[in-house]
Amino acid sequence: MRDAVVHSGLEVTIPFQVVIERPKNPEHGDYTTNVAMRLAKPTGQPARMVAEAIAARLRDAEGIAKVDVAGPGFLNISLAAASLGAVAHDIVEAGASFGRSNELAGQRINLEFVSANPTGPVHLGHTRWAALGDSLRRLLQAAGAEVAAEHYINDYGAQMDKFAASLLAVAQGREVAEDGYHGDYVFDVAKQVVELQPDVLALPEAEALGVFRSVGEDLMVEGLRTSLARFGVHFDVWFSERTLHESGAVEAALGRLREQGHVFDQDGAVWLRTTDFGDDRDRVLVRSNGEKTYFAADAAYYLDKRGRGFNRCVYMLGADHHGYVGRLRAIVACAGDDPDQTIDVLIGQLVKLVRDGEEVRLSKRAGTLITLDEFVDLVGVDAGRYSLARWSADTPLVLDIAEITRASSDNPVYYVQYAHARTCNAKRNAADVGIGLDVFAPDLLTSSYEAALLTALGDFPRVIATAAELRAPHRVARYLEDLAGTYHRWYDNCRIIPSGDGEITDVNRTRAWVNEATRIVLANGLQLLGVHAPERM
RNA sequence: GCGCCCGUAGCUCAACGGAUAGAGCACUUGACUACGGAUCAAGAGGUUGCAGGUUCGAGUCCUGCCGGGCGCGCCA
Repeated sequence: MRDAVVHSGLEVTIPFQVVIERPKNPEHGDYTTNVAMRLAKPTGQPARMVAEAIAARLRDAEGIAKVDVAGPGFLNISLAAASLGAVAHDIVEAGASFGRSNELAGQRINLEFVSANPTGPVHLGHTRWAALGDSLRRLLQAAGAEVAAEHYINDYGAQMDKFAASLLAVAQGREVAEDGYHGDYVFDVAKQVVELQPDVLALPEAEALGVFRSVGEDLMVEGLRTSLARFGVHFDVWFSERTLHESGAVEAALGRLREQGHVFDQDGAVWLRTTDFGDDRDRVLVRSNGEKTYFAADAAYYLDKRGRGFNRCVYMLGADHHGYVGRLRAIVACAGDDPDQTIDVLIGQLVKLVRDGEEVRLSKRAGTLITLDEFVDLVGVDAGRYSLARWSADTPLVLDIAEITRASSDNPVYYVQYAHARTCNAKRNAADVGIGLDVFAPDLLTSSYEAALLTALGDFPRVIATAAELRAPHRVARYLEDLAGTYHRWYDNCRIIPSGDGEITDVNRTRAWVNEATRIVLANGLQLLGVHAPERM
């Protein structure tokens, strides 16, 4: 393209932004570019004239079948069938690695998500992040980044004390305090603690509380891990807040921030002047009673991540924590980093669950909640992950229980999975009549249905790279739905196996490659979403 | 009051500043002598909340309104 511009006879300086993209409308060719319109002003010529000049050069390029100038000056480029079809061969050769790139090579990304408190089960709000976060982990890796998925455990401070007190109360057959934890799981955990440490109830209250806190936490974290693993979500690191306090990391972080000159004392407390960096008020690091805040631990946690060599930290937070963004950015700035360079804070809008037209309130404290386990019981892992991952995180989501529990063809996940099963079936049938991957003649792929399918298949690496860059896993799901539709239409119009007793030709053999390439892309795409790609349904 | 997010078809939602704003569901009508119809084809459905601005071009960017969600602790 650059070459075409240089040799087009136009006098223009070269540094400019050229956008080449796939047009939405297939009549606009395989690729389209706005370069002529961008150059109209610098060259002082009408966009269409610029376009014509560039088009004249492009038409001579190898593999290009047609170049049209359209509308206000779009250049629409169509590839020759053979060069379009070559992608099928490339995909089959690349197999499971097709779609991977080194777009994000060199980035060491810490991806923190879910981070459910060890005082209750994983609920639906976390579940959205579990599905999106795990997919994002896979996407970032596919785009060439080095990624650690991390789950932070808030196991220090008042909430954990309340949880231990609730366990103790239940174990002693007393009423749980008003502000304690009341879900059924509290009884289960208390019972398990007593089974593991039968003499716990004979201990003095303070010691008993300590046992309930530590054994209870272990059981809760194990529960979180189990629930998430069942959902196909795995973390590389489970990071304990308590260890930051015990190791002196929090103290060290306070010292570092004080050195940087952003710490001050007031009213007996220690503060961080986060307002210097856009926060709407300063924040307390150490309370006047000497206790360090959650915020102080988070500063230490950030420094710990940086110390472990991550050059990018991604936080996935619920909308109810968005007030935390300013603080987080201030921590980063106070530590001497540029927040725009080292952190990404993704805010996910909350999931609202509707049953019989009425909202189901999620309340962890009250114990009336839809948990991840219940969600999986209702809809299964595949439909659950897919239905949470196919929507952009910043859209408030309303899920109708009846709709997701109706695990039928209504759900797009089945549409995509069926397309995959169909490729497998077509492959088996083709093999049965002796059509294998022996002949590849891409110049025979002349149908508009094949062109559409091949174009879509060739888009896959770019879809992954874009989704990773924008931290938007839902783009993969939407792409797969489009691809499945394109495949179904191709399948209906371009037979792999000749009908009746028609002769098998190289067209049929080459279509087997196209079918196989589609199977690979669907499988690779579903893998990125953590959704199973069934061979039969 | 201040801050962040959202407002797109009847419903749930897409759309790196690009061409005629797209899918699914629901609705209407076709294709079952079928490489598994869990599919395909066609139809209907829109002032992208409102008003300005920037741009060759705005659902997208800027400003101001209106409506909804969430947040504004020495809690986590």
